[in-house]
Amino acid sequence: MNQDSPIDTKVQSLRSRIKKATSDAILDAAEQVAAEAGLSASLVAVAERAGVAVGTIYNHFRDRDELFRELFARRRNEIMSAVDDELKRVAGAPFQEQLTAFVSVVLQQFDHRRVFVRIALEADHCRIAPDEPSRARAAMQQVQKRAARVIRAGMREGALRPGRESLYAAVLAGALRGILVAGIDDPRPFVADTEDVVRLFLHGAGA
Amino acid sequence: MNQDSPIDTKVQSLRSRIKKATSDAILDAAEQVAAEAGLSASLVAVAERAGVAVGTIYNHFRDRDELFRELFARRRNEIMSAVDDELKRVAGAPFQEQLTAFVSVVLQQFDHRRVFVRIALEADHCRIAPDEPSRARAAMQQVQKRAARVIRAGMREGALRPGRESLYAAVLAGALRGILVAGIDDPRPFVADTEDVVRLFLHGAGA
Amino acid sequence: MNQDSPIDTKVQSLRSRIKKATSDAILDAAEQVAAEAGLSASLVAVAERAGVAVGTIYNHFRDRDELFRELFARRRNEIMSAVDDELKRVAGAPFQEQLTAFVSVVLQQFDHRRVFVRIALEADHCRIAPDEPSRARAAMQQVQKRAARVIRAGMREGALRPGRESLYAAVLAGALRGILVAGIDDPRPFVADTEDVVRLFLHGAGA
Amino acid sequence: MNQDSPIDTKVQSLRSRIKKATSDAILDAAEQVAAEAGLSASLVAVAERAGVAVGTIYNHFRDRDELFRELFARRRNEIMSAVDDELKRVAGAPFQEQLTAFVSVVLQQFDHRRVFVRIALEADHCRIAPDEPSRARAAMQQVQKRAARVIRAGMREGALRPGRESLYAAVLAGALRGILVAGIDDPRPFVADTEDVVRLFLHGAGA
DNA sequence: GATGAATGAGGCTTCATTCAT
DNA sequence: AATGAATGAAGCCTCATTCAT
Repeated sequence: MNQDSPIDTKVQSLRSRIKKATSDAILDAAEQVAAEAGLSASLVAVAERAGVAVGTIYNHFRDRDELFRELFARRRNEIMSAVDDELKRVAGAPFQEQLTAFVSVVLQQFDHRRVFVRIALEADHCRIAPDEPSRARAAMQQVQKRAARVIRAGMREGALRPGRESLYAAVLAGALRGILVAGIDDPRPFVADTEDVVRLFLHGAGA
Repeated sequence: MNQDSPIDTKVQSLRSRIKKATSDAILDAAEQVAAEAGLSASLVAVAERAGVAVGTIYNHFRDRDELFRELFARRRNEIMSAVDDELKRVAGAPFQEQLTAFVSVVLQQFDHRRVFVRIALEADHCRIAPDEPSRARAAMQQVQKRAARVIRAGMREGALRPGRESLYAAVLAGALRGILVAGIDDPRPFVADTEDVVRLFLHGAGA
Repeated sequence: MNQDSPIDTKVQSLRSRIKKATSDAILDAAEQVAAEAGLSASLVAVAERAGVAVGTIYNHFRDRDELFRELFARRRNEIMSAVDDELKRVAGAPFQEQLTAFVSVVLQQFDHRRVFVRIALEADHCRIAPDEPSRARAAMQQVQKRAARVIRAGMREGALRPGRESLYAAVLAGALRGILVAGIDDPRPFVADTEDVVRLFLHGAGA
Repeated sequence: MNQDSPIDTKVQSLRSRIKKATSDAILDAAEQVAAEAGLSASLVAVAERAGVAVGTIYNHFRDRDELFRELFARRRNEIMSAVDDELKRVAGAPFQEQLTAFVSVVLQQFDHRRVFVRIALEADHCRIAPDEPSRARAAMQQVQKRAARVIRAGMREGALRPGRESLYAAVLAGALRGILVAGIDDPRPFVADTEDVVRLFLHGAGA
């Protein structure tokens, strides 16, 4: 029939909007359930939380693995877009401003996505499918990439002592992760630690 | 029925030595399998690796949970004893020496126990039983406790700028963990990073 | 999502009718298998007899225990309803008529439910779970309760010699049970013994 | 060698006395454990209670089934010997005396062997091996046989109204069993009910 | 004969996935 | 496209039985 007629297009788009809504609901449910019960949360639990039947999940995702892969990809993108936008905003700025912006936006995202980061911590090292290389969906590792980029800039600018960039990045990302782990069950906002982290990273803890 | 006759004693001790060997073999197998397949590794896989029947595992551990709990307790003790011994050795020394000793011994242990730390990373956040608070067996969290102790000493000594001790500990432990994560698949020894980490922590990365 | 639309309702009820049919099939299978192999019959055997997969049982009953509990509850209710209806029918009648009605309806139910009573005999004293007080699901014990009620009426009416009501009930119920045990493998109907039992109970066996 | 020399004989008999002592200990343990945990009690539990190793059980009994079969045979014999002795003692006496003696000795045995009768109740209908006809070891059924014998005597003597002897026996044995079931958890001695049972059986409960 | 660790069959249960409606 | 019951593979655990010491 007239696949391009306005009506069909509208219907199509209505359908696809409904479809999108359902799969969003499933992803949200998966996020919540996994945050509570861990990554081994069952699909029945996800379906219940989403208010759909189990079979419906399979109309939107090939299998369990794809569902979680998609969940991670989506949230990771949301977080990383925010980080990348901020990094772009301060692209030309002096290093300390870039660093502060980076730390700040990452901690903000941690605050903003507490439910997800709880899972992300687990996913950093747990495998969903037992034979997969696990790291695939690691969200935290993306943070380290951005850290490396910022640090590279700092080195080029001469704002950082020369040294192995990868070590610096590991330490910075590790520190952020350490703060995340230490405070995940504490309602205090992570972003409040921004200045301390920046100061620690730049000047150390020494008197 | 003469349990104390020399023969029986010898038999007893032979048997118990064999028994110990078996349960060690099972623990080692569990460690290897979990390092490869994650904490959800099946007991069948563990038994196969250990070269015993599945039922044999139950002659040595009440259930799956006890097996892993025991594995963690044992390895954690080995690691933490080494750390504590080293901390005791440098107890009265100036802060920087204590800090260096701490970082060094931790990274040494990471090198020494690569198979285990791979699991420990996972155990920090994964739940074995879906309803348990997970953290229970976290080995990495013990490291942070020691870090906090060292830092407290440094603050008392005035070697560290005043600040939230827990934040400093989170950052230091996080940094160590970051190095661990970044290098777990790289044969380069962690301990080589000792000086860099200490310098970074004390004086920061700033030029 | 229109759960109340006619179609959905029809689908719902069709599904639920099928579901009921399946769970009835499982209960019937459990009854037969238990009658043959005892209460420790395996779920594999039950599933096979019911013509379903083992997993299907778990779509209908939380676990093995609930399946058997439900089986007992259902059959016991069927039997006890019949007994209670009959007792209600003869509520005001003279004692001998009540007694006869009671014995008769119990023996009729024994005839009617041969498969089940075979299990009930076992359940009187076997434990399904090793730590449970067993009696929980005893169907035969319900018979004794009714016997006690009838006997109490007979005493009030003066139709029975005074004596320990509980002893009388134990003897009457025991006699019924004795008949059941003696004849369970004999096709002769139990109900044919009604008059003999009543006479024996009322006037004894003495010449 | 000299298998018949006095020394060897004495050694033999010493050995066989020890062996007997061990298997008695095992049987006693099996009785106690089964009374507590049911007929599905595990051999490990039996061995523990008996203070021997599991393997030892297999030096005395072919397998689990033989152990329990032997336990039942032995206790049943003890009980039935007592009953038979008593019946022999009153062989020529008038029927009522025989009946009273029978009921009395059975109830006495119930009192005497509370641990065992608890199992016997279960064994009446439970199968140890799932494919066996169960009744094999029924102790209670032996009681019914004796009851039938007594009743036959009563009929020959004319002390009982003519009727189906098997029905009378079923009712008498059932009544005894009913008393057993009703009082198994009550410390009151069963034998105290002797007169009531005899009176009920002979003259009924009617006013 | 006694010992008790090892064995492995067999039971229960969970859950991702399929498919008829 | 949604539904949810059915499926069966796979996991955990128990326990009777064996066997080397």
